[in-house]
Amino acid sequence: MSTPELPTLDLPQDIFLDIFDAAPLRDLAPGEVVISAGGKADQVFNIVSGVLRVCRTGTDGRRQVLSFLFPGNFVGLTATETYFFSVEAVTPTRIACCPRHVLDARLASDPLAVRAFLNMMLRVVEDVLDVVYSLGQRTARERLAVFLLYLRHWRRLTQNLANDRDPRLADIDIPMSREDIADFLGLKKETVSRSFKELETDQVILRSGSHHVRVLDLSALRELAGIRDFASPRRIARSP
Amino acid sequence: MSTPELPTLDLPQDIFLDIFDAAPLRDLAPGEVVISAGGKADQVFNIVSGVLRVCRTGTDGRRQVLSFLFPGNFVGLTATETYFFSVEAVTPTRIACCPRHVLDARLASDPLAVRAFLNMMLRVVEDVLDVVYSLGQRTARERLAVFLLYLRHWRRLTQNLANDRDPRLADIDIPMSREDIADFLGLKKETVSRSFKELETDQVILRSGSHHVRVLDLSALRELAGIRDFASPRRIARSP
DNA sequence: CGGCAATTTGATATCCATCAATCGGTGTGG
DNA sequence: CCACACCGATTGATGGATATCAAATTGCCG
Repeated sequence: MSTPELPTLDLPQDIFLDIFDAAPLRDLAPGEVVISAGGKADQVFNIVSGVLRVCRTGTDGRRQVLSFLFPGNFVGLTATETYFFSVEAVTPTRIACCPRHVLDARLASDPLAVRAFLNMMLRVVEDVLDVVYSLGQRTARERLAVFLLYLRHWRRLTQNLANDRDPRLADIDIPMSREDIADFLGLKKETVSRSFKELETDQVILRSGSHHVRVLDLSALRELAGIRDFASPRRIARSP
Repeated sequence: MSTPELPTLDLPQDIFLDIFDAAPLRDLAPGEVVISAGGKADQVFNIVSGVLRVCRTGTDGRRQVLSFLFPGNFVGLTATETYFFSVEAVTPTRIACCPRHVLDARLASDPLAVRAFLNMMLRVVEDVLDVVYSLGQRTARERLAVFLLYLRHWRRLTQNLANDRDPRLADIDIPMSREDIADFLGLKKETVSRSFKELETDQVILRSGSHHVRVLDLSALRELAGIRDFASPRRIARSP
């Protein structure tokens, strides 16, 4: 289930995900809602293929994309009985669905599974704290640079490319719209467009269609982002 | 230990915190470092009194305060063997110190403790996602409004004031500097100052010294923040 | 090929950052 | 006890990055 054999990237496999082994699948069209804010939290999911977005929307219409979710990701974390966020499909997506009590039972009976679950949660916290740093401190171009490395990281994971220098990693697919990216990065879509253009002008990337870029200068991208590698625990480059 | 009897605010007590019952105490002076980014994660802490800040700092000097920590809060969450953030005292602070393996042992032997720990983690995730929404979508004044409600919330918890209308809650102490607030809200200290002034001009608050405000119009503050209550799971007001 | 939505581009406005004093409290030494 | 110095906070003047408003363009899908 989920991602097969990640050589040195993700050491303790998320064993609790085996609850999805025999789970029914569901196919989602782009824009389709999986979880609705305020809804009852009685199911959890695992992404088989495709991309989801997690959103929080204020009544004045402002929307923050809290996270994008990729194949292998667990969906449905919540402490309470109701969700406080929405989850929607970005691309056509296939998910495995599992009643929440099955997860609860699994966690209640298997200490190792709990351990793995806890570990996953800690990784989630660290990822979100990265986002906090981006939104609080980085400029528009820096945020976009981080975002591109983030997509590259997920492409590497989902396609199981062991080598960071694999030439296929120069090409990055961008499944989501400019607006989705903007709402994730705390910007407006026009600003995202302009930032893309700036990166292209600076010969850091090459655009070919609005959903694909080629990275021309990876080290420049990393320099801009201030990040070495998304897989490493210390993500801020050039540490004191 | 930690916070005594919170009537209806915090239902499942964090029972795993009993590992701190007999733990040695340590007193910190303002600015003193508890955890240093990159250091070995071999201890965990619980705050007895005082306030801490959790920071991530880039080498170019940009600093993001990821969170402030208050009495009863657990300190030291990390999936990896080294910390990727720093923790420093804001005010004189007393903490209980516990070797990490004690926590590990407790979690390994007590499913209920694990449950409580997991629950705490989920609350942390929700809190951080609130911060993400603030940084990504809210204006300076809105962020400050949210921040003041956040301080009010913690004052209510730590002083164990059951009633949200308790008159004592009109007075809010602000233990941290303008720069700390700025780095938490993704602003500059001058902007924080100006935002305070604007709230005062609009008769929402009354300043008396730079570390104390009186809330004159709580509903206006909530309106600005778009938040009803920090204790509730659904925090965005006037939901769809 | 045509039409519509997404994206890009352009012109302008706004909010926040930056730079620069000034103010105000606190502690110290004369 | 008061003068001074220091540091954080406030206030002021200006600049810059991003938002907003408004086309023009691209590209996707029928």
